[in-house]
Amino acid sequence: MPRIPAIERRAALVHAALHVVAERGVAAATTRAIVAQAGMSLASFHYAFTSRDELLGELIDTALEQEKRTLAPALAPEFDPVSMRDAIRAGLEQYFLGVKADPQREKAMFELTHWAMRTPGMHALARRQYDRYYALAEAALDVASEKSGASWDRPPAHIAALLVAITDGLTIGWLVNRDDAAAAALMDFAADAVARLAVGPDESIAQERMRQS
Amino acid sequence: MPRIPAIERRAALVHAALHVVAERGVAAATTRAIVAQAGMSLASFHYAFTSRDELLGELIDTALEQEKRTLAPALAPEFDPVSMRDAIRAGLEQYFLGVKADPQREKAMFELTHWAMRTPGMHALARRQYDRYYALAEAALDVASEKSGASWDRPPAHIAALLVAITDGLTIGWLVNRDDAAAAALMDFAADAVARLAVGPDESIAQERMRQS
DNA sequence: GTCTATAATGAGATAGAC
DNA sequence: GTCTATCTCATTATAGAC
Repeated sequence: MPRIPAIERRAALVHAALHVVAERGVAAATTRAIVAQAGMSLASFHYAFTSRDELLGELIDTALEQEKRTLAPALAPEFDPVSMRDAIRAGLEQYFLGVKADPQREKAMFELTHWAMRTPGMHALARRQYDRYYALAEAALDVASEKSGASWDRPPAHIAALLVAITDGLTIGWLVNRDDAAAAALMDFAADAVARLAVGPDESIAQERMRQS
Repeated sequence: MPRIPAIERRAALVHAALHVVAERGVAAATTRAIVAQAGMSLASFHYAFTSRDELLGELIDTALEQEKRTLAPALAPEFDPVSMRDAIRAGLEQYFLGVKADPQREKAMFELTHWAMRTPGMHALARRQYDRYYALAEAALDVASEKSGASWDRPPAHIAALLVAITDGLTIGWLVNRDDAAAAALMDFAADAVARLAVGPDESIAQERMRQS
């Protein structure tokens, strides 16, 4: 076998691990399964990484990058001024299409979160994972804000946290039941509810009425 | 050791397994760890269960029963007519107190769901788990409906699904970040948003205004 | 740097004495 | 019915030849 720089070997192993974890779960992602997927020998693994845990740690960051790329279309402001409600609903739809396109990867992300929470010294990884989710949601909210011309009645970071919680619940529920109609209903509800937290062109009138009642 | 009926031995093993899974996770719940916790020999395990998977299957049902008992206080209609929003908020608070009281158990429930989804022939268990969550949420909504005198603008089962998704998201977020303030903000938001789906004494006026706008 | 071979450990499950 | 002892297999990790 050719000589491969350690850095590339690490990347290849992480890539292979991502595939195994998504396909068969964290528990099945043994060093053997990973090197088999990567077409390497077992010893090469321990040349590139000191332990399986070290690889799984890196895996979370890599998987997040991949998820981010998947979500990119949702952040692209390709169409124009629209209501806040519709902008959020469209963002959720885009997210959900990503989930449907690769349910295994989504399952894997949850499993990795739980693995990190359970593994000594790895809890911080779970936090960083969610920090990035929040940042991603906040970016999406910014886009929605620009599209609709409305802004928020509270810190966008707070709303981002709501959005992440809703998408998590949406995702788990769909993974368990595969009920597209229920998912759509939840997204409609979430879009309505979150949009009510906006103030601006479209929503100010309704907001004002609510406040007076 | 005394003779113990197989049925009791099964119960004891499930109980021990629940402890191990909550404390150290599904992956650490080996047959050895479980029998050690139960104070039995390894052979006794395979006398009572044909496999580890069979036990984990039973475990989900038992854990659900336990969760249900924990939630009972939230369903007890101990105080009186109040707004739908406050009834829901109180129910969420009660649920959240349960999560804070035993975070490990909550983590375990998620891990068991994911285990069931990954294990051949066990996916149906995950569905049943969520069916019970939905039923539990629906019962809670009934209580809220009675307390407030309001009713719903759509099938309670649909609203129950929303509520479960929200509590799932709430729970994961809190397990990762342990941010009580963020959890409270999410519960406030959820209570407001869900209460808007009610029609009746308190909400009919606001509902009517929304419809006209 | 990379490989084969193997050490060391722990897993689920079982045989067979009592 | 219950136990000890063991089987068989898979795991992470490493030693040492090349």
